[in-house]
Amino acid sequence: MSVYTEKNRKTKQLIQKSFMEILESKSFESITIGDITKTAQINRGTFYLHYQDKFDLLDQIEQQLFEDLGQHIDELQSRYSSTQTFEKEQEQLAATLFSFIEIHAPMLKIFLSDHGRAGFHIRFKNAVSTKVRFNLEKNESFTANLKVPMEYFLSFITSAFLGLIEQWVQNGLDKTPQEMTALYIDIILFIKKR
Amino acid sequence: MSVYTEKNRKTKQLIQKSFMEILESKSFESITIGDITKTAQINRGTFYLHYQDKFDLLDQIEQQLFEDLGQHIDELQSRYSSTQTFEKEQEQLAATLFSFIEIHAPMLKIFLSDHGRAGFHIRFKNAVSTKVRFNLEKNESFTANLKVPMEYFLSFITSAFLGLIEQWVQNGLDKTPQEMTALYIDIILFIKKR
DNA sequence: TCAATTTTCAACAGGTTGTTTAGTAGTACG
DNA sequence: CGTACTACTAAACAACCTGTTGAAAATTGA
Repeated sequence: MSVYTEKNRKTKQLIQKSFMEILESKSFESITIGDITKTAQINRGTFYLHYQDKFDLLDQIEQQLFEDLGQHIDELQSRYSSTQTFEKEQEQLAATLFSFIEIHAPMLKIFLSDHGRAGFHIRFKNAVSTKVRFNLEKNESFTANLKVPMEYFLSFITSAFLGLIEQWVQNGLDKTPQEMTALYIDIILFIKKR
Repeated sequence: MSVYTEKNRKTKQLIQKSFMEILESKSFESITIGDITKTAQINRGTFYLHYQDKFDLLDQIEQQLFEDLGQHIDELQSRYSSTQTFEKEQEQLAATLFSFIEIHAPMLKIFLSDHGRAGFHIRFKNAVSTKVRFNLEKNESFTANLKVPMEYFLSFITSAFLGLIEQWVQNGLDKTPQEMTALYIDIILFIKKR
C-alpha cells in the first residue's frame, strides 16, 4: 500500500520538477502538457492521472510554497515571541522572511517574472500580509497611533518588502539574508532621518 | 488616404475595446482570438491584419499606457520643476501619479489582477522607477546621504507606492487622488515618528 | 499465482492557431 | 467614368493542443 503511495508521490514530484525546469526557459502560458511529459519522460495520459490541468499543477506548487512560508514564520513566532522588544521582533521577522526567500529563490524568481502566472505577486503579498498583520496587531500602541487604514499600511509595507525581494532575486542573490535585513533597516532609518 | 488610416485606426480601437471588455470576465490566458472578433463582430482574419497575436495586442496597449504615464509626469516636471522645495516636489509627483491612476483605473485593475499578463507589475514598476529615479537624482544631498544602493531604494519605494495603488484600485477607488496623497504622506510621517 | 495499482499506448472528437485564396464594398484619382 | 487601391469578409487548410477513453502492460502485494 505505502509503496503505491510512494510511487504516486514520486511521479508527482517528477512532474513538478520537470515543469519548473521548463519554466526557466518558457513562459507558463506557452508551456503545453506535452512539453512537461516529454521532459519527465512519461506518458501524456499519466499527467492527467495526477493533475486536472497545468493550472492545477501550478496551484498545488503555489499552495505548498505558501504553506511552507506560514510554517516558517509560525515557528519563529513561537520561539522568540515576547522575549524581546517590538522593534527587535520586527527585525527578526524580516530576517526570517529573507532566509525563507533565499531557500526558495529559484522558484520565486520564476513566479515573480513574466514566465509565471498573472497575479502571483498579489497572492504572495496576501500570504505575507496575513502574518505581518498578526505581528503588528499584537502591539497596541502601534495600532492606536496608526492614523491610516490598516489595509493601506499593510499593502504599503509588504509591497515595499516585496520590492526588496524582487530586486534581490533579480540581482541573483548578491547579498546574504543578514545583509538584506541590514539594508532594510538602513532604508527605514534613511526615511526617518530626512 | 486619410479615410483609410482612420478606418484602420477605428478597427484597432474596436479590437482593443472588445478585448478589454472580455478581460473583465475572462483571464488573458483563456481568451481566444475568436472571443475577441466575435465580440467586435469582425472576421477572425481581420484581427491578424492588425496584430500578430494576442500578445502583440496586449503589448501595444501596455506600451500606450506607459507612454501616457511618461508624458503625464514629464508635463508636471516641466511646469513646476525647481519652483518649490524638494519635499513639495515629491508630494506633487505622488499627486500626479495618483491622478493618472484614477484615470486609468479600470485598465490597471485588470492588468494588476490574475486576469492580466504575468510580470505586468514589474514592467509598471520599471516605468515608474525611471521617472522617480530622475526626480530623486536631481537632489544631490539625497543621493549623497543614501547609504544603500539606489536600485534597492528605488525598488522599495516604488513597490510601496504600487502597494497603495493596488489597495486603492481593489477598494474601487474609495478615495480621491488628493486623499491618497495625504494618506501616503501620513504613512511616511508615521514611520518617521516611531 | 492472482489481484490491485500505476503507467502506457493509441485513438478520438473538439477546439484554437495562423495562413491562404478568392471575392466584396468602399475610396482615390486621373 | 473607369481603374487601382484599400480594408474587410468568407471559407478552407494543416498543424497543434486538449481532455478523455479503452485495452494492454508493468509493478507490487498477498
